[in-house]
Amino acid sequence: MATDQKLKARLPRGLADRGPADVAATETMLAKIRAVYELYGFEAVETPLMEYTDALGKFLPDQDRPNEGVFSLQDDDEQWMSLRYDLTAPLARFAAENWTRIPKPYRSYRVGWVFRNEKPGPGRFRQFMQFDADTVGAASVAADAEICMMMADAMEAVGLKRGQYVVKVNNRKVLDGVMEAIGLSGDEHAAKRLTVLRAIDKLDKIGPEGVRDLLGAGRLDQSGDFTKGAGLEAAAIDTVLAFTAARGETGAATIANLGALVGATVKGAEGVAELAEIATLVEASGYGDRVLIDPSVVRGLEYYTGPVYEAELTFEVPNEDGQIVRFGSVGGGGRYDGLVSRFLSEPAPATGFSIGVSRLMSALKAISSPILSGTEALGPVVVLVMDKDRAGDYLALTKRLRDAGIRAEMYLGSSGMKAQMKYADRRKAPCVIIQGSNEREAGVVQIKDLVAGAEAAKSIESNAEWKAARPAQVEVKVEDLVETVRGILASQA
RNA sequence: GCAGCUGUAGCUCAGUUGGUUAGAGCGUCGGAUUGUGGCUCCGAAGGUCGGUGGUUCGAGUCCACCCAGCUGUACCA
Repeated sequence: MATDQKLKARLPRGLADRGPADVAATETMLAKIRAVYELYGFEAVETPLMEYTDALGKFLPDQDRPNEGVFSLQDDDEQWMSLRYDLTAPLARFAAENWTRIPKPYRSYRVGWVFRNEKPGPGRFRQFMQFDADTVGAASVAADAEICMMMADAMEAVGLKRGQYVVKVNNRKVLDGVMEAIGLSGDEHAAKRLTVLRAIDKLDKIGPEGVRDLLGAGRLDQSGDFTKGAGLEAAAIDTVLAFTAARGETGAATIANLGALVGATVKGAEGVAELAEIATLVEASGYGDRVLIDPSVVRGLEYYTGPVYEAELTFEVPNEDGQIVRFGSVGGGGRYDGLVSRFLSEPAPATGFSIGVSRLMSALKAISSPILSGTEALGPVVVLVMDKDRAGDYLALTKRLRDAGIRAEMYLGSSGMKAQMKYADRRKAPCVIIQGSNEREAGVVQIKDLVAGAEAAKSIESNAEWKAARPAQVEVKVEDLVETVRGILASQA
């Protein structure tokens, strides 16, 4: 059935278009972060947006198809491929595939879009940008400590002040110790352990009492929806909650608390020792005030095997509706000793961190960060077209400006002068160049400063007066065009 | 997935106990002003009232189901 119905232009949900200001601000921010990573000796590497699904993670258990959380397609040989959902798994593939060629420990960074087929929400997109740095082939916790310190430096490089952010460190082995202490070690309790970890992860969102409910029978949230809990005994719940509250005044106090809670288990003791070493290293480098041991950090990803970290913003900002917004985590990472070695017959310990670029960007916007100011660019100088058959003359004027390094364009539409002025206004043009037949014969051009003109307009009420005054408009010889425009640009800067 | 809320012009919304031709502001376009962006005034375009079915003499309004969006929650390897 034929129809003359027009196609509806629509952006898929969870995706976003970005305007010039956004693009420029992102570029600026990425440059700042990149400079920090390079200062630490990390080198750039870029991998494709797509990988074979088995390299990214797992197929659904017992089914020959990928997890629904990734965007997937089948190659012409029926192999499943997926858009990358983070930058860590592709790095692991790259490092393993080039294992004999790369210097080890291999220190690299990468930035790019990642994709997740999940329900989008405020601040949650299906395509977003991450900026990662990883060290592959170093088992020492010095590598972890260094990454944490580098993250602190990156936060400051993008304009956050000390106290506006904090890098929190925990250790999966300590969490394992807690699990062992409450009798949840062993494969048969894997599912329940996951439930407990998720509950702990929600501490800052729902508070200790909410976590208590989730660890026990379950929790009824404000929408009336019920979430089934882990079903732990009261004593076990107390142990877990005591663990999350184990943060002391100082790192040493926190470590002592943790030692008391899980020191009796092998894993727990190992984790506490690692945390103590990280604390020492961080302290020795003078980062003790912003890299903190915090037992409430969990991180959702299952592949972490040791230290885990999270960069968190500590300030709150009211949004346009007047509600208080906490940005929370703007990045996270940890040690993943198993991820690269999946591909290899030798151990390949690795640790890394990922910055959520988009989220960090919205936080910087909210506090009007200075590194984002000045990214709202003026448009080009617009050369108006008064006589359509003289386009060559106007292009010559435009080229004259371009040759002098001044952004300029000839109006390419078909409308009259009034509309061309409106166009220039909307383009945020600093000025327009006007040359009708009179000016052409005299070898001159009119140059109208749109910024100064708008300023002058405030004191002019009648349109007749406004037109007659021709505010901020000068007539100069064509030879003086460049110099005059330069003067106008300088006066607007 | 579960729950709550919301669907009327490009956007933000109004629309009375169900009653004639569904409105406003903003935006867009044109004119007042053949060659000057602002302001002001005048005018125009723009609607399957989310969809389908039902109740009714009559539905934007009431009912049922469906769809979409938002918010929370779950999942997020």
